[in-house]
Amino acid sequence: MKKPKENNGNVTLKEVAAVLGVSTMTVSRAINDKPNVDALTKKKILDTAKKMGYTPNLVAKSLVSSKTYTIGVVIPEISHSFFPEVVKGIQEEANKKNYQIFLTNTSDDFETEKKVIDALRAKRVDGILVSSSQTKEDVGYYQKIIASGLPLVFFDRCFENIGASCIGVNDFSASQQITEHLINRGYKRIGYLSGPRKVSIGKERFGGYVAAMNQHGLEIDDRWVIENGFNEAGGYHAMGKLLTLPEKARPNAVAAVNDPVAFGAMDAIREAGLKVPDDIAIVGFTNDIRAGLVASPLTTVHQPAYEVGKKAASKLIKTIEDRTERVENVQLITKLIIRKSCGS
Amino acid sequence: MKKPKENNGNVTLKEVAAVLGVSTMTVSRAINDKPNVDALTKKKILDTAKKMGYTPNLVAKSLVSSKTYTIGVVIPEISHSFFPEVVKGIQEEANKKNYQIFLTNTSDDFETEKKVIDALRAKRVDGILVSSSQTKEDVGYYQKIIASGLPLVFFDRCFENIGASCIGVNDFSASQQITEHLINRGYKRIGYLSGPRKVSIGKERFGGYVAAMNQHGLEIDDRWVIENGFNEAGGYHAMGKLLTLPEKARPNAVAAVNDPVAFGAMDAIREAGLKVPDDIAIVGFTNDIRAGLVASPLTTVHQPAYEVGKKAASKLIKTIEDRTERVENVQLITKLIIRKSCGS
DNA sequence: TTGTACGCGTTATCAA
DNA sequence: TTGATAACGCGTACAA
Repeated sequence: MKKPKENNGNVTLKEVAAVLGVSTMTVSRAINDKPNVDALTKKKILDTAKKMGYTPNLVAKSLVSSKTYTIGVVIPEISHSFFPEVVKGIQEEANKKNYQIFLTNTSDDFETEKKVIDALRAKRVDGILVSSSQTKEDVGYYQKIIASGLPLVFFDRCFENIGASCIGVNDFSASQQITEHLINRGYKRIGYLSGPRKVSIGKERFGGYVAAMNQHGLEIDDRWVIENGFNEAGGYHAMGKLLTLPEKARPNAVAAVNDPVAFGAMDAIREAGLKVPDDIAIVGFTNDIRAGLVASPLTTVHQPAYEVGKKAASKLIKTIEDRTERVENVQLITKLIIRKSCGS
Repeated sequence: MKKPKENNGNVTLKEVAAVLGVSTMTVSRAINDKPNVDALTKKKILDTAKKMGYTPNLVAKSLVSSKTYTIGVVIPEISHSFFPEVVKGIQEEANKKNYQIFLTNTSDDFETEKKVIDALRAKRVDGILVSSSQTKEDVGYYQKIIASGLPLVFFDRCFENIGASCIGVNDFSASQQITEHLINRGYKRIGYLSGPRKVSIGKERFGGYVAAMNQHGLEIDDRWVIENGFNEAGGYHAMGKLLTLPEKARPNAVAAVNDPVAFGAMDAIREAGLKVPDDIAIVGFTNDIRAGLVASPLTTVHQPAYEVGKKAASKLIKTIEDRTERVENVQLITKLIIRKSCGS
């Protein structure tokens, strides 16, 4: 009974209508469960629609309604275990509200980031969720997007005060807390392996470290703070640089901007023939899936990744469906996880 | 100069045309770089289009062309470290060819799987990439999809011989090889922690284990093969069941269908006060990011996840763009990774 | 080189 | 309760 159709084999309202000798509008009404359609004709329509394998064409619907029920998700590195959890949270929240997500990975490259966002806009996503790889200097790009009216919510790596909501964690105070933990354990010579400080988490976490050091009257030697990427390679190189210092000029503890950086640093320490925490203590930030498993289990800050994703998606969808939804910065609560790498 | 527009602030061809007093077709031609348009008018058009912030509406384009440059990706569990790598491979291949991906996570639930695929079809994706959670019994669902003409490529967890290509690894021979490794190390009482055997990887990997045992004339006690889920909980319960056997009726080595199952089993072993590999040796499959880090580093099979994703996306796009592309089963090559958990 | 008419699949609106 | 018409934004096919 199946005839070959031109349109990829997809049945249209018109075709269903033709079979029953009614108008497409009647079919449309029946299928969308509108009130004003006769019970019997409705039944007939639903039956034959099903029989013919009709599925509504959401592309056409979107063209009419200017609504795609689609959101774009832009993340820097899906291999970093924090992000799959976030994506899972976004996913579940979005699906519950009948949205689909376009996932794009930028490999921490801002040019790619701009390109994919332009592609998402062309596809007329209803809004975008962004964890940016970018430095503050190019905040103009996002200002333009926000000005254009496209709903945008940042998560994890945010630009604040430019008119978009931000869902993150208490980076500053958590970083302060974990640094204090090192101080309380007796360390005074504490270095910092920083990520790009133009990105919110880079800046905030570094700020927390500085605050803790200042508060306890501890000096920060300029050479103890090294800025590099957010990944293993970044941590490896940063620690390598630290290790070029003569032993007595070196810190005997370091805080890392995140766990991957801490793992990279641990590799560098091991390769230098040194031990964690005996020679150098180290703490991270994230609670990566590997944090408790490495040779010297990593003291770190647990981030509620799944909840960040859920909250970010929920906030974005609210913003999409009610443009008067207010802009806010949400800081979810982290938890200090003490393991062996800080000498506990 | 910006007037509020009705359509979410998106500029249309018509609006650009109106500003310059030309027809929409001329604007369309200029923007799509068609040959037949005067150089000067073209320049003017491009300038004002840019000034007005014109972006082509891909929704409208898709309606005309029946092509969305979008593919749906269906995975069972994004938290399992194998999948983010696969997604990364899919992502990069797809973006290179100008496709976007809809990512959906089914949490290993077949009802969810069907629901999201229906949603993807309604959005008129050009094709779908599926790693199924489903058992062979409901192969009919996929047969219908394939019959409908929607391009479909399976990866990792496949249904074979139903008309869709499948990108996986040499599950059978790799499982046989790792089981033989246990045998060569002197183990004779080897159990198997299986996943659902209706899924291709469940069946193939189990088959490899059986083949290795048979080949070496080793007996498989029925009670040594436990079927459960593909995750930590599944492995934990399966091993728990094995441990209820009296010690001398118990295997002293087990092969797990994948690494998460092996990790769960290790937890159960530890909780029973036993040691890996001294009391029970264990091997996995996947080379999860944690495999080398756990207390007793896991001997396992490395799967080229990124390449699986890349190849799957490439095959799907080829199938989309040339419907005569032939159906094929691709088996990428794995590598045995020997660590301590098998007593090496 | 440029413009007009029409259709993609759907729904809002108004008329019957 | 039902149907005809127009519109969403764009591109093909044809005419000017």
